[in-house]
Amino acid sequence: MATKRKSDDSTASSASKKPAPFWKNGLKTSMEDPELVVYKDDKITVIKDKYPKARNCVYIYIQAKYHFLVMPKENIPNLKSLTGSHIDLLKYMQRKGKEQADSADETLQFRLGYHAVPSMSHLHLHVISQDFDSLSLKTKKHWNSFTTDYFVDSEEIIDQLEEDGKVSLNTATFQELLKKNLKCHVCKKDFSTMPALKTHIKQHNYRRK
DNA sequence: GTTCTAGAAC
DNA sequence: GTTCTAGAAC
Repeated sequence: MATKRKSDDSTASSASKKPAPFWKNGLKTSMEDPELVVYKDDKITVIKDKYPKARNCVYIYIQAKYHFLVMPKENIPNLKSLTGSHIDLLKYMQRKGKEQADSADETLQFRLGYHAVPSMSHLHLHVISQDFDSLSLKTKKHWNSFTTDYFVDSEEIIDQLEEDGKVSLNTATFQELLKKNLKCHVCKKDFSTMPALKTHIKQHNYRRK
């Protein structure tokens, strides 16, 4: 007997429809949150990542760690939606992202790039300091999404658009990258657990050369 | 994206 | 016994 869960009320229009996960649109909400917004103009909004994978706070004796997201005002769901017409916008996002990094700490190493297969809807450029010293960075997926080729540099996306007029990424290939063994992004040493890796990476220096 | 937690790994 | 990972979430 097909025992389907009884729907509570008449509000559900169709039982076969997917519920469309509410959290996917979290970035649109964050763009309106004054606690998170650090910059805004007619083209873009820059916010602090709500769960920064590098620290956003300044600690005494410890260099500051940062994780920002640059998002276009225009509704662009993901990298696949991009065309040649977006090149100027992406260059602008990258320039403003760099400005944000410099104003946060111009002595600290940053990378600017996109997740090949992001969880959240709405195009967002990660601007993240390379210390990765954060309580919110907990899982292998977190780690590999920022330290393997899953993290695609902003320049590379812009190059692809200029050459092909589109961004082509093989989703299945990138999903595999998230399962790779843990490896220090600086000295390439292997680690068997996240806590061991997180202790290790504190020993490296993340100042710009 | 996060939270929660069963059970694997140690 | 504790630490840690990985999969479900209606």
